[in-house]
Amino acid sequence: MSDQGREELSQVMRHRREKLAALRERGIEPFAYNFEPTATAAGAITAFEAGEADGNLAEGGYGPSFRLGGRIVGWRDMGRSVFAHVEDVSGRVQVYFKKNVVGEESFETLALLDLSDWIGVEGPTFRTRSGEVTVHVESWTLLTKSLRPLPFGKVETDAETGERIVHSGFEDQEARYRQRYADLAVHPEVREVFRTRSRVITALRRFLDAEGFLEVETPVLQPIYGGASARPFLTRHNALDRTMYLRIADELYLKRLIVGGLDRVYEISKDFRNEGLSRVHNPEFTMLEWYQAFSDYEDQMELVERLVLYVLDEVVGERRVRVGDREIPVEAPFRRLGLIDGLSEVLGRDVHEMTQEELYKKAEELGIPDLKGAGRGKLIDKLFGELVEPGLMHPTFVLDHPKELSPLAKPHRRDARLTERFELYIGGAEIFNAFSELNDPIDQRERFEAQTALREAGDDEAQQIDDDYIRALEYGMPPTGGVGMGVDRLVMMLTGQTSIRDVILFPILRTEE
RNA sequence: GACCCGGUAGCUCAGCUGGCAGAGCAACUGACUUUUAAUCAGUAGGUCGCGGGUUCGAGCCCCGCCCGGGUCACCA
Repeated sequence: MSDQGREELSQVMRHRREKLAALRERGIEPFAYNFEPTATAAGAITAFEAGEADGNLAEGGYGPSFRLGGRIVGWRDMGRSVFAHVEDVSGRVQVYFKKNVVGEESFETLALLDLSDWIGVEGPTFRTRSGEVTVHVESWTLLTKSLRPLPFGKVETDAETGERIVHSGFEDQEARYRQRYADLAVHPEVREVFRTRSRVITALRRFLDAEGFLEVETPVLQPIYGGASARPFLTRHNALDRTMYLRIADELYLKRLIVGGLDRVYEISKDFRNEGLSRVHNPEFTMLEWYQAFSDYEDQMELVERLVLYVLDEVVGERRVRVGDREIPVEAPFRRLGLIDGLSEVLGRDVHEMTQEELYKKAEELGIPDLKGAGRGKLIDKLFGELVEPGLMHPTFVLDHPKELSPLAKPHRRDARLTERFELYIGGAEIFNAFSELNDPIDQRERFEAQTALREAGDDEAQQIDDDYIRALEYGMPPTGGVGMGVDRLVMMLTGQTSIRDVILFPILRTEE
């Protein structure tokens, strides 16, 4: 956005600069230093209504006086009076300026105000003829002059239903993401999504803290990345003259802490995966991981159930989530479905008894792309993703994944081909992933070596050998259950958003120009 | 990365078979002391995403590029 020279400014912005100059000529500072409100917009309305209900209004129907600060979001000039709406963090309230109340000079100066300016007003509350609680302004002060108009739509409240009707507005998705400040400023419902996001994170912390977990911080810049199968972002440390990676997961560091005797730890972290963007993928995303000594994945399923219900109770107030226009009830215990069992049922054959060639053929028949080089585990995973996953709307634990897909998970105690692992799907999306953590250092080294073989075969998402992590396991990690959770995806579910970009304040976009 | 759709005034959009660049809201001037999508009268506002090409003439047709959205792929 170029901003050099008045010639390039739009007409609208030129007018605002002219008003800015006119304000200064009148000795008014257009960018005030501070302001002390005595109430919020919603608080003033509530206080008036309480006084009204108690029969406590002064003569003329006036309630208590307040000083309010907010942004001008509506303006109706009636000649010798003006009605405006001022919006603060709590909502909007109507304010009423009358020439013979605020005084002639002050009233004339109102002409230099615009939509999106920040002002402070002071005066008693009253109810207008048409019934709206309003601040009868006795004095006002400019807090900040806005030089660029916000893209307000016209907003009408349906008198009967109370529904908010938007007549036109700020709809351009690109502009809304790039200028999230403007998106937030004109869309109260967007502000609400991010308030909910904050409440979700607070609830997650409160739950885990109460369970005796310790919140920790582990490195974002890592010399070896691990804990997940994904391509990393690379960066460079100049003084050490070496490549560093932005973390793709916290897993291996958190389990080192379990070795060290911090027996319940969690971290809420930004992780980075160098992958494509989609409705459910942002390269920079928020993950919650926790690890609990002496527990296995069965224990973790129980903990996850309690956590999900806790967050729903605390944040949403009802045990259901919205996906698109579907309402999905969430009640414990969640369904448990063996990955192999689920797939065998759909295929009408025991998957264990199918050869790799048969699995490959089946996948090909279904038109599943990009199969070349896929091993048995990957084929099973793809088939499951195609045939079973889309139907998992109600909360479902998918259990016991093939060993080669889970290099950090413990072998299943009853079936060596599988691991003790679960993924929790809600609304067709994977939100949790957990295992009984592999703590046999010899097995772990072999699994890493198998990953190295995959890497050499061209799989650039295969995991790296982390010798220091093996060393930690050699000291002894107690039996441990661990869980990873996609915070953004959980927030999507709880706010009914269909794109991850709508729950991330500043999602990744290509750079402008 | 592939395909589909889109980019026109500050915002939301229209623009026919290629023939003077349009509307609503916002802005500006004026009227109006209980309005609330205020109303009424008038005015101004454009790099039609960018660069080439075809044509007497391009917002519109052709080629290339940029940006976004969607779908797919990749991706626990």
